[in-house]
Amino acid sequence: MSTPFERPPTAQEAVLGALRRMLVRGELRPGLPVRQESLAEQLGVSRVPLREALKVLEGEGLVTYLPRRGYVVTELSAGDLVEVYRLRELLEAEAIAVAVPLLTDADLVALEAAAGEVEDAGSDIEALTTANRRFHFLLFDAARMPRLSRTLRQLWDATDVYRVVYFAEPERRARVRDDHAGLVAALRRGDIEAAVAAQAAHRAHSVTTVTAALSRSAAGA
Amino acid sequence: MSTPFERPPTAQEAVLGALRRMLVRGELRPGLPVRQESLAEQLGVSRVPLREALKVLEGEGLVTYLPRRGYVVTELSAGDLVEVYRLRELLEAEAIAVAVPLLTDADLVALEAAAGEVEDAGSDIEALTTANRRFHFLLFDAARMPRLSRTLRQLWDATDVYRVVYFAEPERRARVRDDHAGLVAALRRGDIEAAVAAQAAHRAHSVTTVTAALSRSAAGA
DNA sequence: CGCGTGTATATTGGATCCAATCTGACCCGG
DNA sequence: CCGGGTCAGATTGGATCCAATATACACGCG
Repeated sequence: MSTPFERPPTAQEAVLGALRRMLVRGELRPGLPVRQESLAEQLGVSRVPLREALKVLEGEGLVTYLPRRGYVVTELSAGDLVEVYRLRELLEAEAIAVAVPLLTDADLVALEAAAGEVEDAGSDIEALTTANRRFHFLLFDAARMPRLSRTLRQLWDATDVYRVVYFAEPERRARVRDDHAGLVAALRRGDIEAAVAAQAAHRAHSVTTVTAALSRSAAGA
Repeated sequence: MSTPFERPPTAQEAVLGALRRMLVRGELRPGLPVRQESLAEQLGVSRVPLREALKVLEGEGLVTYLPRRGYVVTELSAGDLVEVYRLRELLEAEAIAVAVPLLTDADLVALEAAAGEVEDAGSDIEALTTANRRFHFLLFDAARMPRLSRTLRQLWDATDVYRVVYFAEPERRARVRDDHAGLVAALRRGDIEAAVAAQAAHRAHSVTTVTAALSRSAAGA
């Protein structure tokens, strides 16, 4: 109803989305080389659009390119994860600080609607992550700093793999909702400090749980 | 003598470098569409490696991609410039704060050598910008935060176009050398605050002069 | 028995070719 | 005179094909 047709018009974009999903689902496992021929066949396209999509992922650090040797799925260590979250901390604080004074009533309504979508998503992880993302970037984009939004998007993309782990637990989903409600309340009051703090707490919680999950799975290996 | 052969082994990388130079030199002017056929012919390659290089530039925001319509050279406004510098401010401060305690003697020697290269570059703008970049990233990389380095690299790439303007004036080149010397001194003392401040002053000076140059040229149009 | 070498195979990089779509001009009707 | 529609050229997107390089394995030599 909202967007009747939003299908990727080009194969490279479709492939890009497919690759992201495969990364999140672990179908493309870190450390393994990307075999272009078989992967392209599996996706029903030729290698050309696949390679263009891989170049985008390379820019985000999700895959590593070695000339004449191809692409390898990047292995993200716990350290990398911590690093990304630290960068997010710095940049999201900036985005929120700039955005809050600029927020219109329409923005706030949209944010509440987005928060509602997160609630409605229930336990559908796919819907949950996209709704969550929409909520946060509605806020970040309100800062009207396109380059900042772009950079944050790259950082979020780089850790999408882990975000799924996070949402798997029902208790965390509940917490996310509370956090969102608190954040919106702070935004309504125009309270920058509280908003930044809310986002920080939200993020900190996710980094600790995800890191824990990661080290647990690493211990198993 | 240092690197006997560092030529890009693949055409896409060569093209990427060529495109960056063309952007810096203004041969690819903002707002204009990128005609793949003629540009590829001009570079002596086919459109395939060209398109891969363009995807990289798209990730950095230097070109904008419109499906089925191709790539357009992004127009950077003064606002965009300010935004990039603000992001650099946040991220470079972090990089320096983390790097300073980790600096080894070897790092410091390398930094001084790099600073020397900047001096030796004289008025060769090309050599100057690359040496300047090497100097700063030697420091940033010392923080051992690869994702942060990557992000900073993207931000620097995005404004390379303007950096050239900056270095055109001899007085500014002199100032750069002084700034570098001051920065190295602070690093030697392990004085994080002073180092961050030095970098900030360095950057602030460049953003003001470049913005001025930009508005002057905009006034002419 | 270990190691370097040579060759066969797998895989990537790039060029060319074709299909799909966009742009712009021209024409026609209102 | 203006707006919509149609058709030709231009341009992009993607598939296929070929060349160049890397990898793996077998072989022969020390």
